[in-house]
Amino acid sequence: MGEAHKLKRGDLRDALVEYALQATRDGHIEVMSLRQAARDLGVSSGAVYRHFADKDTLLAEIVKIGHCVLRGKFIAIRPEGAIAKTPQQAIDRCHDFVRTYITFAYENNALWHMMFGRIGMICREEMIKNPDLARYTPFDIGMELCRDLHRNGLTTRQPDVADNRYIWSAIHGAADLAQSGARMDHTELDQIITDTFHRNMRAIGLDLDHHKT
Amino acid sequence: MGEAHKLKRGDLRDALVEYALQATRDGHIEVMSLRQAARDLGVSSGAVYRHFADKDTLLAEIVKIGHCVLRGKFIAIRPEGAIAKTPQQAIDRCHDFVRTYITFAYENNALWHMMFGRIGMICREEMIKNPDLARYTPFDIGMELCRDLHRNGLTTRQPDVADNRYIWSAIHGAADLAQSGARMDHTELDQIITDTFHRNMRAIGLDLDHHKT
DNA sequence: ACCGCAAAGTTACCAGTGCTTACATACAAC
DNA sequence: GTTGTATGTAAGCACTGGTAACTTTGCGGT
Repeated sequence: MGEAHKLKRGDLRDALVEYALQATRDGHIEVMSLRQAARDLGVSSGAVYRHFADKDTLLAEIVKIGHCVLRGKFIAIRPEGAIAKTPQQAIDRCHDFVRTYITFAYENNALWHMMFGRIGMICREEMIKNPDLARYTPFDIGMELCRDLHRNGLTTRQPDVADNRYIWSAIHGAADLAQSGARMDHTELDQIITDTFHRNMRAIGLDLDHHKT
Repeated sequence: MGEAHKLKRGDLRDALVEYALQATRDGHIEVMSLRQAARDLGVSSGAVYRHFADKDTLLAEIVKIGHCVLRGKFIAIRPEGAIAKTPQQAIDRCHDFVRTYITFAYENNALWHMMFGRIGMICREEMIKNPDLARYTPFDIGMELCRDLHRNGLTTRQPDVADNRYIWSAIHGAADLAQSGARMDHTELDQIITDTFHRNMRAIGLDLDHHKT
């Protein structure tokens, strides 16, 4: 609880973010108080407001980090401009995408709720204003993954945003249910991931029974 | 704000629920305080705890009502045992189901978040224990709607729970995005509803281009 | 080396919250 | 009527988010 090494002047902001991230990992972010955080960090309660206008601003920071982390995972799967070189790679990346999304929701329950809840709305606006984040969004990446399938001759039709929106919904819904529904073990989770993936492929006209996955 | 007619002894519980429901409709449920509620209802703050163990219990009540209302809409669409009599009716009901779910999320933003957020978990357990609510759940209704399609000769394959889970995810995801994403008008909403519906039908092997909707 | 000054942190305070406890009251059953 | 339970009250506790006025710290310019 009590942070051992007293932190140097000016390090409070980062320490607060790290504290909140830990609270998120521990699942009690929703009941975290700024005063307790200040106490644990060995600092007065007023000091917090030198770095964050209010509590929501700190929480928004956490949500933003969450989105960035997830986005980073997606970019690792399909870097910008890195068109899939083989049909198998295109397919594997789609599978990875689904796995990453659903697993993230499953493993970061509390953060997930914040990202798509009230706090999430706060950052949405400022995220689309950030030119670094506005380009090549997770939604864009999903779009590119669909196009990669077509580029590799796996689908006959050019995918459009309605295609992407639908399979995105299926993934998002599966992620939300995997995390909010009755507790499930990893094998069941894996099954949902693979099933969602296969059906999404079929939804854009790619029957994977003809390929190996 | 201030409730005009003083409420009779014993009416506080219902008044509190109604107050919270109104706060939900007005979208400020997340910042509602029990003390303010008591003040507005012309009652002392301690009285609240004669009827609800704590704040979460009251909120859980609201969430439960939300689930019941939504469930009621679903049952109205497909009453228990009421197998669709014609292929067209089976299809229409599926469309109604999707429309109801997504519209509900869109119109009840705050309630939606509560239903699938922290508070939602609290009632989940007690809802599955209630024998009235445990039977013929919304998920079951979705399942029956799929079976109705098959019963009316619209699909060749008997639907299973994996089918239902997938289309459920697609609906749930679309609902969540329709409500959490950038604001959209009713025509755009309608488009998402119809698109989700059509693609779900196709996902279980029913191409609606061969029927009129 | 000194000064100035802005950033960072402190103390003290306000208003408000959830919740508990001890007490007062209404009301129905006996 | 008396009694007992359900209901409501008053006062208080521990805590919260947030603000304002105050010190301290440490860095850049002369």
